[in-house]
Amino acid sequence: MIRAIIHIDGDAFFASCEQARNPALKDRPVITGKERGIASSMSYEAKRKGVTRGMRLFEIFRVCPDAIVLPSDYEMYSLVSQRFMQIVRRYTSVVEEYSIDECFADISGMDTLLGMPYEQIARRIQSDLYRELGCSFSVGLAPTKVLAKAASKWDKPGGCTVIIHETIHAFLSKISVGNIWGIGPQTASKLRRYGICTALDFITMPENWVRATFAKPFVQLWRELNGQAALAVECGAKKSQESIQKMKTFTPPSDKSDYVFSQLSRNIENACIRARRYGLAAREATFLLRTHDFRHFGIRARFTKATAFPDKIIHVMESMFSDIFHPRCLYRASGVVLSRLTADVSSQLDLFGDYLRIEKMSRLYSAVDAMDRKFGKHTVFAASSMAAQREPQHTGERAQDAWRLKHLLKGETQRRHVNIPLLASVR
DNA sequence: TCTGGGGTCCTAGGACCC
DNA sequence: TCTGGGGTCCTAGGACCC
Repeated sequence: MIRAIIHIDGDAFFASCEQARNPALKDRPVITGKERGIASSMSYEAKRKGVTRGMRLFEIFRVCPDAIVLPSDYEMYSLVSQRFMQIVRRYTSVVEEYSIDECFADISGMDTLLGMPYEQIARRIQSDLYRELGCSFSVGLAPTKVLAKAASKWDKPGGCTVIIHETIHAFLSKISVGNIWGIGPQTASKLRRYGICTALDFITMPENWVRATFAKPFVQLWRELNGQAALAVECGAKKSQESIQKMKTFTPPSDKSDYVFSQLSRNIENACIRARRYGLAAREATFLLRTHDFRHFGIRARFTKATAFPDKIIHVMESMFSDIFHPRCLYRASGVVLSRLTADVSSQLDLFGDYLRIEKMSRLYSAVDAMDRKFGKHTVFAASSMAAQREPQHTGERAQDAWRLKHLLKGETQRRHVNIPLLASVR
């Protein structure tokens, strides 16, 4: 049986959700990402006026004075996403939720079951989605995932592109290799050195050559592009999260050890906040520094007990800091990755060990989390993060303003910073 | 396209052990 | 005594994705 895979991709998904929720925004240039001060998703009306991803607010208004910039509402988007997946599942149970606005579905054999050709099924799903969600989606139908993904990308927004075995070559002759899913800038330029420019150039190379020249994933890619199934539509339950990462660029770049340290310290606090929210604790943390010229330095630490408490992790980081920080070097970003995540700290208690201390820290951080919920993020923070907290936070500030406004309107008191030096006060 | 933030997966190469 | 070959496990970092 010939496989039929469809890839469905939301068109300007976040902006589109906003337009669906508020019909007054239809046909208007809508942009989301206000809380970060940069465009994260923009409607096609905004794209036509020249708004691009990552564009700053002032620039957005310069190219598009009537722009409507909204803060992202991830909860709403994920609700729409859930309904999106439900609608696709009405046609097949083999659905892979690839991201919030994309999925793959294997509809092989459904043509006889539903009594209509594959293309009609694809178009039916697409029109169901538009009718029920008010959002437009682009669809690709092909014998493999990689081809289906290329097909959905071909005609955006609202297209439905079909590739069958006989049309693979004609289609791929129009696509440059760098635009294929899984081929990034590095591989694209390597391919170009061999004179391979289009996806067709790539698939007409002998398989043995690909095997000898590239890593395994590219052999799979080559087969998929040739219409041979190498990747299955994974419809199993989502894997649990494997890592939590917090990265932050600071401007201007700095060579000051104290300042870079405080940036790292704040990242650790942020990562721990997220871990606690998910009820997770980390057995491992990697500390990263990115230099002004984009070199990276990282070091990994292993903990004897899983933790989601920043004081402990900051303490470990302090002892390793000199291994990654080089004086007279300019840094532009720092980050932390928490990995080897396990469920909640409370299950990790020793029989005797640190029971009292952990108990105390749990209560302390429950209180910290509660205050953050009530008064905004970082109402209480570690003394070691002080320098990073004090700087003007252009991205956070707007959210804080919004918060202040909201609460002032409700007649509540304005947020006050309560700076408790955690490292000093809790031992 | 000179670069924001949050993820996953793969691999080369070192350590260690027959 | 100086040296073969091979397996496994781990880690740092690269590459890619949305």
